[in-house]
Amino acid sequence: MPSRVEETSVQKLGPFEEEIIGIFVQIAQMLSLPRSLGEIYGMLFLSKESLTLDDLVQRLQISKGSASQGLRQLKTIGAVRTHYKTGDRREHFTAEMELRKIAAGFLKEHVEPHIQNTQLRLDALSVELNNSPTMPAFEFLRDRMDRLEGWHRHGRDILPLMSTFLKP
Amino acid sequence: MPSRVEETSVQKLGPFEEEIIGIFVQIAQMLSLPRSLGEIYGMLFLSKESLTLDDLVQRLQISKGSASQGLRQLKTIGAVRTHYKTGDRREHFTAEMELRKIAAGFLKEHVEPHIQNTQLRLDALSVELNNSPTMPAFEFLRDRMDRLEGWHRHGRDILPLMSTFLKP
DNA sequence: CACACTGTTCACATTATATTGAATTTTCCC
DNA sequence: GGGAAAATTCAATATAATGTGAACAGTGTG
Repeated sequence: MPSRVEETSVQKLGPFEEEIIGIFVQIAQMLSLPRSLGEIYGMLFLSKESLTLDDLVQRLQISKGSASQGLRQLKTIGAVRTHYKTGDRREHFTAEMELRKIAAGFLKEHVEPHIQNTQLRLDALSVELNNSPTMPAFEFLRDRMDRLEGWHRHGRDILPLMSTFLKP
Repeated sequence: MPSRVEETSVQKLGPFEEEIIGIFVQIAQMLSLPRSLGEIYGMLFLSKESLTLDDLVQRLQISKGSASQGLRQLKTIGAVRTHYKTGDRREHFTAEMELRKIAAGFLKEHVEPHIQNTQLRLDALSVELNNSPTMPAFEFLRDRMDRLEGWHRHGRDILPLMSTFLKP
């Protein structure tokens, strides 16, 4: 019988695949994300079938650790989906193809936490400042705080709108 | 003539100043910019009067190199303005207070170049791909390229809108 | 034109971030 | 439960970004 190993055949990347993945790496850099995220997402984006962690390790020549951590981040962003195949213990991954979802996940994971943290700091500071109405530059500081709070509020409010501007 | 040195009195930062600058440092981190940019902008934001490079070096305890490079970046983003005072050879800096301008400058400097680069790569790839209509996975790759080009076009088009959403 | 003052540059040091791979944990198949 | 496959963790390492400061260049002043 003909040996059937097509599944594990080490698929080398063609020049087009290489280049498209390169574009995703660049997008990752634009977002200040590790290049491995771009590579992994790009590889999945280019794969008709779902891939396992080990597929990614082999094709991208990255370590298991990188693949594992990269996939986790992509999962929490919502940029990859996981699937289970009967009779296969391994997790299978595919690229999320709705840009809007990815954008929303990115904002939620990488922007929202900063916004919230800033909120806390601003609130605490504002209280403290109002408790020191006699300090030298009170008026001036109060003005700057107000301005900063305005910026923050405004940024916070338009944040959720961001991803809705992307077409369905 | 009386020697006039009051200007160089080493103003220490109060706790409020410290904390507000800390908030700007955090914002810088959110945008993946060097912390020194946050510090410098924050210091200027907190200063009623314009400051010189040397003022910033002294108050923030950073090197002249950092201050010089940081100010340059902030200038190209449009986050600081420069002023000249008669009888003073030094450049004086103040913080730009229009958030919209800063946002527009940031996008222009830190996002647009990536977008343009991606554009070039996509265009070149698309041509190459169309010259190889007989390659194995042509249909599939063509589909993915189309999708990617769609994303890119869309992202590129909403980019300029971003900063307009900030209030005047 | 010599000097002092201002700001820039850039090789190097420092710090932060990402990646690796071996050890560990989890899972589930027998 | 024993054991092997799959995935995760994390200390060590490699890589990249940021900061430093001494040397340099430019500019106005006496």
